[in-house]
Amino acid sequence: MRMGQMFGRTLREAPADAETASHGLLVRAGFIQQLGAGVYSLLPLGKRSIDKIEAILREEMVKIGGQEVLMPVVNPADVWKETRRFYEIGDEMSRFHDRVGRDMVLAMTHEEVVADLTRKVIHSYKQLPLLVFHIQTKWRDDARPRAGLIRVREFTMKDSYSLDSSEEGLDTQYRAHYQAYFDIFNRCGLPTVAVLSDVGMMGGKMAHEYMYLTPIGEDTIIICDSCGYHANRQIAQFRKPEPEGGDPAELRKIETPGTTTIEELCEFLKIDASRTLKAVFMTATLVDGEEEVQKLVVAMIRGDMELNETKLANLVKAKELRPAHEEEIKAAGAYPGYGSPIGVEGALIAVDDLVPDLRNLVTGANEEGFHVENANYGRDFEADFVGDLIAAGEGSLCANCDGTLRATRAVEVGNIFKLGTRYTGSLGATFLDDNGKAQQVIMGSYGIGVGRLLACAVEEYHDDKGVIWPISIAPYEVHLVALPGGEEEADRIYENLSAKGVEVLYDDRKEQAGVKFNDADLIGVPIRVTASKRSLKNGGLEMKLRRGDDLGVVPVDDAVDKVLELKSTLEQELADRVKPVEFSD
RNA sequence: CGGGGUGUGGCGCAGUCCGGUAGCGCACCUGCUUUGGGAGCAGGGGGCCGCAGGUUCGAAUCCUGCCACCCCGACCA
Repeated sequence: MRMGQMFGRTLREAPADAETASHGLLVRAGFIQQLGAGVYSLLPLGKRSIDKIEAILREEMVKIGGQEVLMPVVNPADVWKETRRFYEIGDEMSRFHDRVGRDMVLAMTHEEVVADLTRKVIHSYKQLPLLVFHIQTKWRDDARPRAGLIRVREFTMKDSYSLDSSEEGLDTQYRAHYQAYFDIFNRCGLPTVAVLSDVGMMGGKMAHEYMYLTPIGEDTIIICDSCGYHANRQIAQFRKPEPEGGDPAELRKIETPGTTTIEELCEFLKIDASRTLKAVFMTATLVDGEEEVQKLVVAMIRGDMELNETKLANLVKAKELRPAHEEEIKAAGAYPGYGSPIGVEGALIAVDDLVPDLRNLVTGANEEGFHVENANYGRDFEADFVGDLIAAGEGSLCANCDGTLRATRAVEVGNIFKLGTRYTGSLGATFLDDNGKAQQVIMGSYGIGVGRLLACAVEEYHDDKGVIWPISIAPYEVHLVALPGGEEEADRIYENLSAKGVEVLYDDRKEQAGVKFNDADLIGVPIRVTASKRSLKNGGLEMKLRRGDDLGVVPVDDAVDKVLELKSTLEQELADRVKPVEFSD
């Protein structure tokens, strides 16, 4: 590609709203342009890199038996109603009516369509197992898109769906994905860790998320450096401190004006937060048969700990959880800022499993300006649910060893999920087993966000001048710079390299050397070749890797071979990163 | 949805408080010079100042409403 003809341009300055490296650089280098909030166009450079990633995704999916399909983005709502997600999902799913008024949705994912295809196509155990995948646009009307391609509303996703007749089959396909995902990310040069993640309410059995560790990430993952344990914070296990015990003392009401937070309370009473009991008021949506009911949940945790909403939702079997409104709290007889289960009626009480072993805690009196001291579980309050409610955090004790846990930020670039029969059951996707008996097809679903992967790669590979692409996903392999006196030779090497199948971005513009070099650094193509009067005088063409290695001058006659050699070296480096990974759950 | 911020040429910004009909840098076009890390000189093109109302002789500037985009939050009780 001759740069003089290329659609797109580089910018000296990033748009003012680009706050992350990947966002700013992808815009500056001419890979993407924003159309609206969380909606981007890909320019030719961006499209080429995305195509490279998609090619890798296809190869790795086919390698584990995947067959590519393409499912529609616009779906009649019927299938979504059959699985009830039409009603369960909120504003994140966009809906509209077609001309005759039918409910339609923009697909956020494709479990429904896959299950529909399955019920139409699969009838016998002899047809299973199968793996289908597609690379398709998704629309999710995210409340808050941010950071360029890291979090967008319209995006391309590779999603694959395994179809099996047995749990063992699902397990096999799940593990195949577990490895394939590492292979995919490694081929793209992106370091990731797989962490166990929440399976949610939908009957899933196991899920892993593939995390790229970066401070700009929105997820928090918990890592133990001594035993290697890692998990999404939402489900991370940890060991709670040993309670001190002691004998229960008499419950007493104490005046504590202006202490609506644990911090203020501890300051006022000169005690440690671990001596307090914190009430967190949430409103849960519970499913009772066909009915949905809203109920106040009072979660009780030790004052120095943090509630993990996912654990609470799972414990009380809530479909949704949100912070309770003040009126809801008061209606149950509690008082915000001075809350506890004492005297509360009509609410579910959920108590962290550490609390029953704690003695003589300070907690709310449910009256403005008053707390109580010496509160004890069993005597002063009881619970509908007792279970782990605490979020692991920096400094928590590892559940598996003597280590201390570390919290770190990450971006989820992929996930794998054992769905089971959640969707095939709702849609009646069954097959006849070898006894002629109808069984529900067992599904798994597996996703990778293509644009997010690209953005994460830029986060990982850049410097203050621009991107430094891994060759596997670089828009071009060679950036050829022609400077005065080198034009003819540059034309020749451009033809020769192209003839060998090398992808060359040829800067044939009438620009100053500095402009060309800076653009080359910004765009980040891995191999740079320069032809100029000076290089020719020195015996040939200059070669340099974007990441820094200066390879000096290569004789003109050797240039093509040298480029091919460099290319294969760079490719091999990435290929060497692909190796078997032990399955970890 | 809550809070904050920003909308002025392709990009980055000034001008807004204190109303007088739009400016700077980069980019773009033409010419000459220059030619290895974002050149110099000269000339030039491009903006109904987010949109709609209102106030005023006169609005980028004041008032009202709306829209868009960005950031934070939507667990910290």
